[in-house]
Amino acid sequence: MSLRHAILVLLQDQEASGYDLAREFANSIGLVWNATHQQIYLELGKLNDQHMVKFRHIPQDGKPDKKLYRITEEGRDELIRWLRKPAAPPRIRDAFMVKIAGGALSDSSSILRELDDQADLRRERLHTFEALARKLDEQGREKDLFTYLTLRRGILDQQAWLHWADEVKTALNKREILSTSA
Amino acid sequence: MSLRHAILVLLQDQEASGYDLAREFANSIGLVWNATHQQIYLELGKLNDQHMVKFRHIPQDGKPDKKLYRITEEGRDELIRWLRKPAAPPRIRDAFMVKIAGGALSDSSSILRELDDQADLRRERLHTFEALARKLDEQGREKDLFTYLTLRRGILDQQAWLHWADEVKTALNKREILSTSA
DNA sequence: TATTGCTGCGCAATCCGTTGAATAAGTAGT
DNA sequence: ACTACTTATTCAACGGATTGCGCAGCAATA
Repeated sequence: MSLRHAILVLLQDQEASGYDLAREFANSIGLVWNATHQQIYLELGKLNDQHMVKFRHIPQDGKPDKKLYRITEEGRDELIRWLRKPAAPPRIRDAFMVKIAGGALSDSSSILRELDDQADLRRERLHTFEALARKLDEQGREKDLFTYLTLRRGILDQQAWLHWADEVKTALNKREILSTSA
Repeated sequence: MSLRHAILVLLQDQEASGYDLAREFANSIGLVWNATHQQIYLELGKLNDQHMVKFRHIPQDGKPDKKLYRITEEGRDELIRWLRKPAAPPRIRDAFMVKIAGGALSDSSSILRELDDQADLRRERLHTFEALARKLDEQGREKDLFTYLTLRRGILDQQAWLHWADEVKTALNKREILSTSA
């Protein structure tokens, strides 16, 4: 139940529209919490009803009108209250890992194929995270420290995943050789 | 959407009751996919309606009666079909990380306190996973390979997390020194 | 010119998941 | 004797999340 808090965190720094937030959820914060635009618009509506955020209507020409949201005092209080109490441990739901656990049913080749696809994705992510981290590091702005630490988490995560993938590959190749030579 | 498949994976090896499955979700598979007993019972009901599993009623004395579920042909087909198509990337929802991202609002000490709590949890998990992995390695049964690989994933994950936690600690300590000396 | 893609907001139906509780009987500990 | 835990299943209520759809206009590309 902390999509609301993720939104409040983002609104802390700048005023933003639902669309802006959706983009950030697809990138920066998406590393840690993801959400679709429908959820975000819905949650913004609720937050507004509860006076945690307020908005001003911006007519635009060429583009559709937009609503720029900003956090209120009440919103900031709520956020601080939330930050103080311990977070619930994240629940894990990794479909690919379920496949691995049930891997005895699949043939090695199809597992390896999907493993490679996933590895490509992870490698890509790793590079974008590293590039962003390097940029932040060069700028050396103190207030970016937490963004940097979040990125480091993502980087270490991808690296660990890729390392694991190598282990899987060597293990399955060994198995393959044993079974074909038998 | 793949709680059903996680259940089918478990039912592959042995006939089990909802209660048995719930225990396994709390341990082995819980590493990868977690679910409460309510969800499991509900899903077993649906799977039964769709003829993916069937059960026999076991009256017991001393204990409540139970239903022992087993996978059907249709269930196995469904599982294989699912294994063949690529898994959706896991959605990430880590409340603690949202806190880190919004960390500029908190004071370092409260972050460090929660970090330590989380680290304890991770270290504990790491040890149980390592112990299980060692056991499997000693037995060296070929059919346990995938359970072993799943455990390895968990181990590398915890290690990466703990490594990250160290980075956070040193970064926040540096910051603390700078701000108090200023 | 037709199609795709981006900016921007929203609704409705449905499904998934969590919380909380009820029932029922045995066993183990204080 | 009382409490707490384990085995075993199920229901009800609510809220969160996903999927699919719709509107609207501009810009750029094929």
